[in-house]
Amino acid sequence: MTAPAPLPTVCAALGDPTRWEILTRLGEGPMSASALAKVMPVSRQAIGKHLEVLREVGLVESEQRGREVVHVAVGARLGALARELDRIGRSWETRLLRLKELAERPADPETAEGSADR
Amino acid sequence: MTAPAPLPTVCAALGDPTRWEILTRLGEGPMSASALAKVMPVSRQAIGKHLEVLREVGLVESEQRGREVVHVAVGARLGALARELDRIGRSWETRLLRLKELAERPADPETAEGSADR
DNA sequence: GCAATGTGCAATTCAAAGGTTGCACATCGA
DNA sequence: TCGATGTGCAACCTTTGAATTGCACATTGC
Repeated sequence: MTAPAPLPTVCAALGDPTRWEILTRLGEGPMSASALAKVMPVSRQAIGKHLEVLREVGLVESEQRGREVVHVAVGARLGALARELDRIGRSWETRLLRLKELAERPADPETAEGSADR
Repeated sequence: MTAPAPLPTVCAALGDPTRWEILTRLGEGPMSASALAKVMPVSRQAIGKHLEVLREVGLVESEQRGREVVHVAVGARLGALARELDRIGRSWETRLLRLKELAERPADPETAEGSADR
């Protein structure tokens, strides 16, 4: 790993339908760029660029095998992303809940933030 | 919900840094587009467009409040996305593992792909 | 040795996305 | 009532990104 790859960047990598198709195929087993190009409606070069994007965010790992280079989808990377998103989502809900409680009992001084006058 | 909003689309919505900043702010509490524009380095109109994108994939919900419209980040939507990604990531790893096992014992006919007996 | 196959790199095309400005219109508040 | 504030819509500009074509170079296998 070179850099942790910021959240928006990883999501951007997952934001393209063609890349999802590539990932889906690689999820079933290792493949070369040429092999992917044969079963997909885009050129081998285009696929190569997508693979680079995916590799930069850690969603794909590549390995030279003789004449060709085989790529594979990294499930662990996707799992890590999922955990991050889940954590953030929970924090949003928690704060929202707190705000609602605050709004429903505006007359109770004990539940005020810091409970100090202000 | 109007449509389930396909995975790549939701990820694409999360693929922009500006939208992440919007989401982060909205995660702390409801805000109007104008309020967001005052604390961010982009115009109110630009923020409006981002909010529409986020609303279309269910990451933001909006509510008319008198003269203004307040928006809020939907944690549940992010959680749902996280679960989808996690499930997919696991399936990748599972298949990879199966392939590796297959590769490590190529001489055993009992574990061959077609072998039906458990 | 030589054709076939697999890659990498560069130049180019084209559409979409992010951002801005300008304007009209509704609403809140003093 | 009138000014300040908040929205929505539309036109426009600029950059980014997805995809293509073309070419040179390495490797495999007959």
